[in-house]
Amino acid sequence: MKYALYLKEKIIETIINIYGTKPELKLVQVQHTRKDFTGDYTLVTFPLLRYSKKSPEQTADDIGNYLSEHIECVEGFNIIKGFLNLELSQKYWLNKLNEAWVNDHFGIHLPDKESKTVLVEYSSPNTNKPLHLGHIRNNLIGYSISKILEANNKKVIKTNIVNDRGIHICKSMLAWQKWGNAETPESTGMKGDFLVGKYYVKFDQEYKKEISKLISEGENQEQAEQNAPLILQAREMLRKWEAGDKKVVALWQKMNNWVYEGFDITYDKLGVDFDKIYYESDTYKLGKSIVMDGLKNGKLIVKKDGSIWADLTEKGYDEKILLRSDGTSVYMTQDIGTAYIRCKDYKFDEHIYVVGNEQDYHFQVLKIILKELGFPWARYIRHLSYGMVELPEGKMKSREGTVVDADELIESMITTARNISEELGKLDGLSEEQIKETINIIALGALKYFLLKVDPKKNMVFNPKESIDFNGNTGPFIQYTYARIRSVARKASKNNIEPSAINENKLKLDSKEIQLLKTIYHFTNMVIEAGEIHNPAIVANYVYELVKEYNQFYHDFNILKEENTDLQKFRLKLSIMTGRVIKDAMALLGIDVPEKM
RNA sequence: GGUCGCGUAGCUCAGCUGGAUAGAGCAUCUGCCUUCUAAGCAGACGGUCACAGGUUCGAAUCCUGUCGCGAUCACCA
Repeated sequence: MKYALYLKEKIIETIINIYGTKPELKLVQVQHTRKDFTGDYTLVTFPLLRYSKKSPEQTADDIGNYLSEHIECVEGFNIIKGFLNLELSQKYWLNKLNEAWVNDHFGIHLPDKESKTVLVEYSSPNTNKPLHLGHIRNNLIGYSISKILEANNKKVIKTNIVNDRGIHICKSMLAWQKWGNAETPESTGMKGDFLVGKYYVKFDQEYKKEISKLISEGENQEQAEQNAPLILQAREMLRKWEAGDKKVVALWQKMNNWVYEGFDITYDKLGVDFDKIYYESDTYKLGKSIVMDGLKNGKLIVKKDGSIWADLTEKGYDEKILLRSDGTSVYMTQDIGTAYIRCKDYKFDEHIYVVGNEQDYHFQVLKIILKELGFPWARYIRHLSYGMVELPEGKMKSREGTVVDADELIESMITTARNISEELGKLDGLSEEQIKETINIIALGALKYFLLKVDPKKNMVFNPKESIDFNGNTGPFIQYTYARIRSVARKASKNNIEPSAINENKLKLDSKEIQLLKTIYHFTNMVIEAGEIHNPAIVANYVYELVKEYNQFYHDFNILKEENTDLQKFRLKLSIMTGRVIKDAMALLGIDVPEKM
């Protein structure tokens, strides 16, 4: 653990002084004292016995005595089974609070000119259907990790590669042409992405009918799939598109624009945005030319049928196709082109791809191919791989209609938030506009927190009912705590109670107050850790911990009725500081907090 | 079959660069609203950390094997 660096240094000094040897850094293990023991930080003495040549208890006693004599903030210590629990002074923790109080960016380092540039790719939608629950997890992780990296003094560029071309796009175009009756978002009132998605589904249905028909006429499954008239027409459309056929391109543009309008609405509701959007239709040609260069330089191989491959068998991987025999490009090809142009555009120090774990292999191979092609920056590419979102009933399957659409989910969250809030009387006395704003914050907070509190790399189960349960480890619980803190602060301000000019010498703090101070202080370390391992769940679990501690504190003390004015002001100050940290931490998750609820 | 990932309370998840008695929430049960917001607080119940070995002062955490689940191994993206 990297907490209490100062203490660690002092302990090393101590060991040098009393045992005459400089200990190995990793053997000096300082960690938080567990809550059921007294003390603030704990030194594990077992690894140090090699220096002291004494029993664990005796070693702990030596070090404890030395520290409490020589270090001002160490007020006392206790020893349990070789664990040295150090007790820091109340003054130490009060100083930490005061430092944080005057620091407008406590725990957060905003980017400066020398900071490293990090590209965060997320969302990466296909333009043939609306966004679903899986995309929501992607978008939230991508946005949150961007905020966390910014808080760690990185210059972050949020990017989005839009997969706007390919056979799947042609399928919905073809179906719309055949059966669409000139429907538009305007004429139907449908969101553009839903309209296009409708025809993608239509294509699949009709295609399947054709396949069954061919099979009944004696073809086998594979032949039928290859020879169905619809798929042949779709391929022909793709060929025309690549050849620049004006009619096909115009249709493609029209339908893609419908989709973009739809996506913009969804992104807006989710509160995510991008600094730079890339389109596959712009980058795939670059990918092709890089592949051709690689072939010239002998880095790639060409097979009899004219297809081009990277041979990775010596590295323990397979061969990977990069250009089809008909010269058209594949997914990997455009990813090569996209990565290349991004490096040109931004000279990144790190490039994070937020993409599902079903593509783990793809990204391993992408890195290796880029390296083989002679791009040294390939090593800065990192795949932030996240697990699938499943439903309590099992996996989402588009064929079985169990896919949860992003927009529909958000709407149902908002409706439920309103119902529950009304039932609890939380909306009384608010205008319709205020109600809308509040339930929007609550609904989105519930959804976002639920999806972000789970370690990204793990598959997770999204239970719609549970996510809207406003009890326990949920977004609304945290938001509610924040709103209460704000309410206390408002009342205090009305009564002219200001959290200033506290005579701290007269204070006698409760252990719960110290505990809260400690947790607030560790905000900084938590932000760093979350940034290092690219994990928003660290932030979520931290806020929950903080909120639980605050709630206990809140129920134990009546801040505004406290007779000792120094204590009253201190508790108010502690509350307001807790609120600031909650708000900042929630902002790292992309979640708003309400002033009232 | 090869590769990668996962397996912790009835359910959903923390904890994992080895440290003390395994942590929450939900669900079930019991208390607490004349006190700053009860969307709350306090408590009870609930565990062979998948299984078996190994490494050592110490293993849920590291290593090996077994079992179970998932992903991937396309001229799809």
